[in-house]
Amino acid sequence: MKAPRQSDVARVAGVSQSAVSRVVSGDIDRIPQETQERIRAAVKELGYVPNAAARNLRNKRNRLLGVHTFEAVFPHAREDFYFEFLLGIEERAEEIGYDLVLFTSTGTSDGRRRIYRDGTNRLNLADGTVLLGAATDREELARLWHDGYLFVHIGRREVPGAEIPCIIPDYVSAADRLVTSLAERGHRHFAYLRSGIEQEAYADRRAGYRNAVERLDLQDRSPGFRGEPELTEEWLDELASGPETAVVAENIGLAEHLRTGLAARGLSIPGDLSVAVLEGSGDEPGHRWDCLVIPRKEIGRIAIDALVARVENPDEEPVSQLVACDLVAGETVAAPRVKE
Amino acid sequence: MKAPRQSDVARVAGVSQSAVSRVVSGDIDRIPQETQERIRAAVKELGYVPNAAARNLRNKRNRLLGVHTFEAVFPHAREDFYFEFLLGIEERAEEIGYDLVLFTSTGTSDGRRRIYRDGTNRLNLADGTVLLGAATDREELARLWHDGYLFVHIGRREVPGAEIPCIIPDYVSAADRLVTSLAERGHRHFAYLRSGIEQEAYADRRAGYRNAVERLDLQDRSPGFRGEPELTEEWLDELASGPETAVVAENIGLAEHLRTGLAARGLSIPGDLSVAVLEGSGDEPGHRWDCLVIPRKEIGRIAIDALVARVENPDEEPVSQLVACDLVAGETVAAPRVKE
DNA sequence: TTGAAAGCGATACCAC
DNA sequence: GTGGTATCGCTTTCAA
Repeated sequence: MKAPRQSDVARVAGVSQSAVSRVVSGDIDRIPQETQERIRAAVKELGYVPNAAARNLRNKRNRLLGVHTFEAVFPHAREDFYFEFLLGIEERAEEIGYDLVLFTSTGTSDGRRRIYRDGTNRLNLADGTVLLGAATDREELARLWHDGYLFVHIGRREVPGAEIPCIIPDYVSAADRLVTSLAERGHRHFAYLRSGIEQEAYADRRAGYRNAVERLDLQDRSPGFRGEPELTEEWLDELASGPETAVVAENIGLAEHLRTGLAARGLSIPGDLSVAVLEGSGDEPGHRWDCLVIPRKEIGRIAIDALVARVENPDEEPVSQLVACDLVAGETVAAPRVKE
Repeated sequence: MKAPRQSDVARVAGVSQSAVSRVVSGDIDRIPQETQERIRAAVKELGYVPNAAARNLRNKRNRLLGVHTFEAVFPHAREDFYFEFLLGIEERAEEIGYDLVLFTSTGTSDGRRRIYRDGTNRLNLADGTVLLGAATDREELARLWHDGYLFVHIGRREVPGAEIPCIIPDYVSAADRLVTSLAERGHRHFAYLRSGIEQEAYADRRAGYRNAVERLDLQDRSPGFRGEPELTEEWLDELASGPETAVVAENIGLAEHLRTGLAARGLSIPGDLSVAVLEGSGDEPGHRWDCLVIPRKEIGRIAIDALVARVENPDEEPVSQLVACDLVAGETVAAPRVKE
């Protein structure tokens, strides 16, 4: 009842093992029909299936792509952070006939997942790996890169001394376009709501915002624009009486917080103040914010393609790719109200 | 920049390859501290990581468990059919240090996934596999079993001539208990709403229901009880004027349909008729049905444990396991109304 | 204590 | 056309 090998098939078919190998792996150019049939019959009879490990050892390929998340996948999968990425990853992997390994073995007690554990990097089980996660460990990323391991990271990550190939939502352009469209509706005085997170994704949003503000010669005297993350009561008071007509928030939490604060001051969105958000999927529960939408599923697909391109052609340069984000209109932006 | 092997480490450390192997795989009983240090230093210096394929070829083990779903995972993951199972599977795999392979490579154009494709069974990449899916292909299951492949199936599946090891929600007992509790509240005249699905899971519900009805000497003259799946207008009329006080539905869709039909006749749940459902999670959106809850996450965990037990001890008998379902109270069952 | 050597199963080169 | 045979990287037995 144990798995038959090629040599068993060869014996049954009365041919050599190499002949079996050829037929099984499709290299049948110069093997007569008749022999092929005999071999296939023996394969079927014995229920032979190739041993993946041996193949992999020989070929250095496994048609196996890794997915390493720095946190557990499924608990978060429902929220849209991971989910849509995985959808795209799975979909594309299936289309091109690759399997997926979820690296779950390296969980630590604190819920984080590491790549390297006691010197062993399980990732090399796969031909290449897609990395994703909010809590990316930069040291591991650097080490992986220095080891010459094949991977792409979803989301931009800068690591000194390493060129991490990333699939990057184009927040810079999206933020710029969002501000531009606000300006086109007549807004001149802006405020920026900044989260406390210091990460490439936020740096990109800030860069795009700043670009647009400077290019269009707009006004922004907000603490967020100066680099202070607090959404203070004092600033809300300022905002209520100041010249600002539009606010750009880095995320929905911030925007909701703002809404509450404004409501307490008798102000409404977008009647008194227009608000747009640099995050979203376009179908949040609750209010329909004007926001950008990160094409997560598409990014997942692109990540797989980028990876496979390099798996199948190791000479290919590892490069990062920008993916455009759409802007979607919601119900939180209007023309500027003329303040008395 | 290509991956160093043990022989490279050995050369650098000035020892033999076997010594490296021993240290790396933890078999260090009789290797002096000093040698170990030297070897570890060399490992670190070269950035050596063991080659998983070679290890697997040698060990016949990979610390890799497969997950094969007969449909794509992520599109369905949000709905609770797959999701909670995967949560448990991932959680448990992480705890015990196994990785997970998602078999996605075998997708066919119709969206179904096959195990065998042109004679090749990719599953043997993993040490063992958890199979799940509504659209289980029984032929493949049988073949897998005959091939001696190590797997468990979530949900009961009968295949003639094969003893599929399954992790089975105990619908028989749950349905019995549900009817019993209804009877304890005074219901004597029941009706059963049957879906059109013929599958083990439904057979089990029906068996449990029938057991209770017979044991408690209850009345049921419904078409569903006799084996007819239709929920017709005629039967709704019958129900409205008949002696029945309790209805058991196989799934929530059926129950909702019933609610609509009853409402059209001026009847309400549970005022006029009590309704309990043989399906659910206890937190459906919408109405809170009295129902059973399938402990999906726990089943996922148990599946992994059952699989790993056999992976790590191949002499272990493949057996199926029943997992108890809880009943949860909702707002759709009350004491029987006395009909005039 | 250490190392040489025999495989694990499949592939591909190179003779026949 | 076909079949030896070296090889992939690692583990483990057996001898030294």
